[in-house]
Order: sequence, then structure tokens, then C-alpha cells
Amino acid sequence: MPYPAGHRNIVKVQIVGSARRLFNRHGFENVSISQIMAGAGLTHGGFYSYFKSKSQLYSEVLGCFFTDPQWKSRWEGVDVDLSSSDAGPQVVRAYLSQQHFEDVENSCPMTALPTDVSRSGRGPKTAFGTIFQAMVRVLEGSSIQNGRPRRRRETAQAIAALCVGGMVVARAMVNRAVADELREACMAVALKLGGWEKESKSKARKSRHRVRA
Amino acid sequence: MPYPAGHRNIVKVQIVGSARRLFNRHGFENVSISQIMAGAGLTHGGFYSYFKSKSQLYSEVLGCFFTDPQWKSRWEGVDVDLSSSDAGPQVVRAYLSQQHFEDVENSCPMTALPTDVSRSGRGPKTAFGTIFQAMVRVLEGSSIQNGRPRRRRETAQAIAALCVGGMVVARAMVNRAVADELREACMAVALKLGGWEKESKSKARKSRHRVRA
DNA sequence: CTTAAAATATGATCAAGGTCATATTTTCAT
DNA sequence: ATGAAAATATGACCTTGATCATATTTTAAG
Repeated sequence: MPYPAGHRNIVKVQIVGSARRLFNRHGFENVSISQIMAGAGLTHGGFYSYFKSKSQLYSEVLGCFFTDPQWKSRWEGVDVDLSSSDAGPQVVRAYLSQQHFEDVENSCPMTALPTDVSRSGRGPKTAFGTIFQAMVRVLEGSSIQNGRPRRRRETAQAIAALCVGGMVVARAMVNRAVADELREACMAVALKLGGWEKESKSKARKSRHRVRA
Repeated sequence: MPYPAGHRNIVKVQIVGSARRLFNRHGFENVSISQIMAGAGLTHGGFYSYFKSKSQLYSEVLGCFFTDPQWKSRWEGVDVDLSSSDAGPQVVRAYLSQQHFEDVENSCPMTALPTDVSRSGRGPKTAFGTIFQAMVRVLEGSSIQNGRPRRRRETAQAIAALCVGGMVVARAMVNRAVADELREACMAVALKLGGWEKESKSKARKSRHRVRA
């Protein structure tokens, strides 16, 4: 066997990673095979020895985003421990963080390309739904809500939608200060909805974080 | 003058309308000039006597969405009276309505192509921000919040983001029932946030509307 | 019914991109 | 070192699409 065992798989992962970054930044249809392969240090021709078509890569990229348990593209300085008891507020803060806002390439696909997914077929949509429900489940399990589970689920869904929506809208704005204000507003309300307003932090640090991007 | 006075303008409006529908459905980059012109009953060649480029059309389409006061693309059976005192809940119900969910072509662009805008230049982003702020202002003016205006604004921003986010996510799902549940959850929470839970309607009418679409 | 301007259609050009066939290079076992 | 297999690169084909130049058609005025 002329090449080491896992080589093929390693390269394939690199291609998928390149595609993920490019898709996040430019959207599905606006990225060429050449760009993707170049991003993995290759040229365009070899692509079809790895994937049957561009569409198939599309599915694999989403699958990677969603199902891959070792998706470690955390955002600079932001960490989430899903097993922690306060996973809910952690998720909210991370999702609406300035780091996530800025790190488009490693962004959550729900933020970077939800409308691309809505224009696509069953596969991507199914994957999208899966991760969204996963997010809802984490929030639901962590919310300090008073009563009925019906209510808790409703609230958790709204918090998730608020996180995604806040991020999507913030990214579509010119004015950075306005976008930041929106993010912070969504974060504050989301935490309130979950019953997580403990450390009120006096709304300091309006947009003073430093990120080395 | 060989052609009636307003003719040119009428045709231009038709082209922009065709572009709006197509952009909403397929995204900006996935629509060709030929398709747009065909949608207006013309062929591709004449396009450049109306617009300098495809990008310019893009801006005009967004401008039409956002600033045009006579934008009458209401959704079937849904009406909003912005001068009414309860404009807030009206907007929320309309935005998260099943009709809006289904009527992709006449959708609010914030729902149909926010990520396209986030990948674009200053022009579209500015337009996007303008309409979002307009929505926030309506919600803010109508919210029954208790105290500080700071709080009211924060809440209004979150409600708007929740409306957009709920719709964007719902559209990216395969399962219609799940999407409907999300919409309803977002609507309930949004109304609660605004202090508009008056007519509780006992959560009836789970998805029983009829739309002739 | 003619005519000139306005509008529209046809067709060409040029660039990009998905796809695939073929050539070249790289790597490991001998 | 060497050779065969695996991987990668090159180049071409073909389609599509943005753009523009030119031809044709339509319309209102005379």
C-alpha cells in the first residue's frame, strides 16, 4: 500500500474543513471546487476521487458540523461544558459572544447558512433540525423554569431561536455598534427567559472585549 | 413619445418584482438575468437598459422591500395597522404567521435572505439595518413595559430578533409539524415579552388556518 | 399609413465553473 | 534503488451566465 493507512481519510477531512470554512464565509453556491481544494492544499482535479459531486460534499460538510462529536471549533476564549449544570447560560453566552460573531469561518452553521439550508433538500434540512433540537434540549434541561414541561420546552425553543436570530441579524448589519447592542440585548433577554440572570454584571463591558481573531 | 408616459417605470417595477420573488426563493447569486427578465415577461437583453448591473438591481430590490411605503405584499389574510395602538402584537402575529411562513416569494427579506445580505456590501446591509430598526421601533412604541426606556428598547430588539430567528429556523426544517411548533413557541414568548398576552386564545388553532396561496 | 423614437429581442463575446480523462508525481514494499 | 499502486496535477470539454452590440418590433404622432 503505497500510502500510509489513514492518509486518504486525513486529506478528506481537510477538504471537508476547507469547504466548511468557505461555505460559512461565502455560502454554498458561491464557492468553487478549485477554491475548496486549494484550501486543502490541492488542485481541483482530484476532487472527484473523494466526492461524487459538489452536492455530496455539501451533505458531508453539514454532517460534519452537526453530528461530529469532536467538533472542537470552539470560539477563541469561549468554552462550554455541556455536562455542567449551568450549561444553558453557558450556551447562550457563547452563542451570542463577540467571538462567535467575529469568527465567521468557524461559525455555527445555523448562524452562517440557515437560508442556504432552507433552499436545499431534505438532507441538509434534516441535519439542521437535528442540531437545533440538540440545542433546545440543552437549554430545556438547564432552565430553572417554574412549572409545566410544556412551558419549559416552549421557552427553550424561543431562547434557541433568539440566539440564532440575534446572531443572523447582527451579522447582516453595517454598523458594528448597533450589531453589538443587538447581541447584548438578545443575550440579556435570553438569560432572563431561562431564569439565569444571577451575576448581573451591571451591563458593563459594552463592547470592550479583546479578541485576537 | 412613442410609448405612454409611465410605461418605462411600470416595466421597471415589474422587473424588480420578479427579482424580489426569485431572490426570495433562490437567493441572490442563484438567479440569472434571464430568469428575472422572463419573470417580467421579457428577454435577457433589455436588462441593461434598465439597470447598470445585477448588483444595482439587488440594491433596488432591497430598497423596494424596505423603504417603499406602498409595499402591499401583505400575507394572505394577514393585515397590520401600524398606526393602531396594538401594532406590536399585530406585527408579531403577522411575522410569525403560517401565511408568512408559506409565502416565500413575498416574504420579508430579513427572513428570506439575511445571510445573503451578511455576505454582501454596505448598501444591502444598510438597507437591512434600516428595516430592522423600523421593526424595533414599532415594537418598542407598542410594548407595555413597566420601566426604563433602556429596558423597553432591549426587549423590543429581542422580540424582533426572535421573530426573524424563529422564521429563519422554521424555514430551514424538514418537518412541518416541528417548524409549526417552533413558530408558535416563538410567538407565545414574543407576545409575553411585549406584555401582550391578553387574549390567551387557549393556544387553539394549532395549525388550522386555511391559505389559498 | 408612415415614421422615428422607444422598447425589446437576438445573438455574440468572454469568463467561470463543474466534471472528467489523462499525465505526472509521490510513497511504500521489495 | 525500483516498480507498482495510490494520490495528485494538468488540461480540456461543455454548460451557464453576465454583459453588450446590433437588429427587430412596437407605439404614438402626423
